[in-house]
Amino acid sequence: MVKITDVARRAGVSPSTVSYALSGKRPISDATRRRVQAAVRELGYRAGGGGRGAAGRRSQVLALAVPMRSGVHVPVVTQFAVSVVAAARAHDHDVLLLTQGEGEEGIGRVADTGLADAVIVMDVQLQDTRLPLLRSGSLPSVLIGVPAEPDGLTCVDLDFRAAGELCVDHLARLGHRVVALVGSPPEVYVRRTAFARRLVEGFTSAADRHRLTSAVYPCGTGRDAARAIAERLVRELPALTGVVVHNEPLIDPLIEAFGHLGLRIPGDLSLTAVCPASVAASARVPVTSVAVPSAELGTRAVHLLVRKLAGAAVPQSTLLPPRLTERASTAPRGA
Amino acid sequence: MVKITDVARRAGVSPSTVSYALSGKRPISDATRRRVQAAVRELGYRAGGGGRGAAGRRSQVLALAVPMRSGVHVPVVTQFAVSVVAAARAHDHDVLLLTQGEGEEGIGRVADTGLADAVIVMDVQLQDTRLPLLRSGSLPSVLIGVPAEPDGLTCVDLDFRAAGELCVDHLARLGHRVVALVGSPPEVYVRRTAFARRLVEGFTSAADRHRLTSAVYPCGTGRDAARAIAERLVRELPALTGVVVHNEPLIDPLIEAFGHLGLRIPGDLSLTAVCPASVAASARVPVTSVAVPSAELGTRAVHLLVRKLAGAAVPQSTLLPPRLTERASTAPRGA
DNA sequence: GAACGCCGTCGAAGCGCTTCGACGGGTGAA
DNA sequence: TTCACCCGTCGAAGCGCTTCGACGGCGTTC
Repeated sequence: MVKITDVARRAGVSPSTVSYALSGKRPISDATRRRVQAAVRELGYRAGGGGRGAAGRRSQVLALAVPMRSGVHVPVVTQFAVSVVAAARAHDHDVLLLTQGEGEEGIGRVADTGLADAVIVMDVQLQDTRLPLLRSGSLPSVLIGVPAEPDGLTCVDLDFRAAGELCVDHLARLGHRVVALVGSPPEVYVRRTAFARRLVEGFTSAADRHRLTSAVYPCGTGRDAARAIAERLVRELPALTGVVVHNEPLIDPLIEAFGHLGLRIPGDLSLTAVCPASVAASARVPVTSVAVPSAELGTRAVHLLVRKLAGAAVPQSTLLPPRLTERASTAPRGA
Repeated sequence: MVKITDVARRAGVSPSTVSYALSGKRPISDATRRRVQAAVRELGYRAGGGGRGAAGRRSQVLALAVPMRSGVHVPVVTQFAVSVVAAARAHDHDVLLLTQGEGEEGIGRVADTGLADAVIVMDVQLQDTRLPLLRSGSLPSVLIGVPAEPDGLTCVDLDFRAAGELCVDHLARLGHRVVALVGSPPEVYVRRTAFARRLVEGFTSAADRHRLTSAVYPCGTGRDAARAIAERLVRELPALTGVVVHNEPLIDPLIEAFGHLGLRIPGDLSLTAVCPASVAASARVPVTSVAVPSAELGTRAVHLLVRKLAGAAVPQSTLLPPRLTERASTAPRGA
């Protein structure tokens, strides 16, 4: 490992001069700066590691807490993580990966040891056990997802409530009068995962506003679950013509299951989903959808965190407005 | 952040005594140790962070380099990453996430700055640009995947060659005489990704050994690609009765495509896959498969790395033997 | 032409931790 | 009873880096 004293010797200056030349925190003559930079290049020096941390400086590391709970869609989470890493790198930070029970213990550890400068927290529940820790302020944080009480926190998310409303608005505008929400697996609601609950709220309130008949069905994943829920929908809501799906891996099997029941999409049934655009576009019937912009959320989260670290004030909640993209799965009722 | 001097004051001893009491590197009286431990508990002290690194000690961080190239199956990679984090935590380490172009730059950065003590490298190509860096020994490493020249490296992987053979052996034993391999997307082979190439080798050599007619078809993902490849197989290999699939997201669409062509599985066609057990089991026809044990690979990789860090000698290559699980997709020819 | 001030650089201190050498007191051996 | 030794503890030094205060030399200014 090349150290700052090596560079200093090579450039014929003192270590402190090297430090200043690189950080720009004090004026350094052009000539000297150039010599320092040359030495850095020749030796392949990179600051950081040990001394930096010891000197009370930042570690330039962001922690990313991803619980990886059951029922969450892996590709969405992964995409998010990847975009966080990319954004962090663009701000000269690295990313430390925290998972599982780590969710809580990990945040504490990071806060206590100063391993990371800040943390991004994913998969937030309405009442999240990690909130007290985060609110204590010992570690700057940004949450993906908005808990019930966001005071004193920084949150960013898709506006899932508006997303739910948007889907229903779209269906209502097409003349559908009976709509159902096929949601995430039951455990997700039991955990009170924020985004899932908010989507239900939006769905329900928009349906009420439009005076539609509506119902909500949490649902597991897989072909069997899809078949079961499809049959149940047909049985319990014979007049059903509009469906909103909030369950990525279920979209395709569900379309298939409706097909087996003789229901054509969008002829008999209009389908709307809240999911990543790629999933919606590659379904067996391309699905009209509200995109979940995981990549953008990741980027935003990092930006917010970096600004917080710089001491800037940031908004408490950033809710991205949902955007609906029409595809082949929706049509006017009776068309 | 509570520091070691806080603990020392609280316990009425010197900082060095605290350090020794916690590390056990020198004998400390029972009474003192107990007082130190009490102080640690009361104050919530955790060593690490700044000073540790500065004092030339290890950072207790492992880097994980996941290129996230196109054509790799995201859930497999993610599962792997999760198991690495869990295993690392069990050894009191944290995990730093490196992605993308980071693959190369990131490893260099980690090596130069001492950000992490070691690195686990995924998605290894036969000729990987990262190898020289790793062989230089500046940073202990373990590769997931075995490059063409594994000398001087530590590698762990499923024995994909044997996996390919095992699938063919199984089909041959069932009496199939014409077999095809539906592989990963073309770009994976172009990149010379080690595991994909090895599987092809195994497939081909076993087919030759059994004197079977065989062919290899790289294939993209999605329903359209599945349909196209199915039609092509039927056209080019009319006598085909055995198929090996090495392409997770294609398995289900492929089964469906064969169905559309009037080919029943396993009646007309026997299907074998190399994929995670969960994928094989939840396909629309449960598929006889050789499991890709991502979780175990992650755990193994961490174990190896930890032993390397401890100065122990570790084997150059660890190849996990493939295990084939019979499910509903294979049957004797003409049964 | 002398005093002032500023620019560019350096030395030293200090961050939190580990580790080496030393030291004091108790114990066992002679 | 004395000496030697060892056990348990401490102080100091040092890891690589940043930062503060200081200092020397130059250009200004009256």
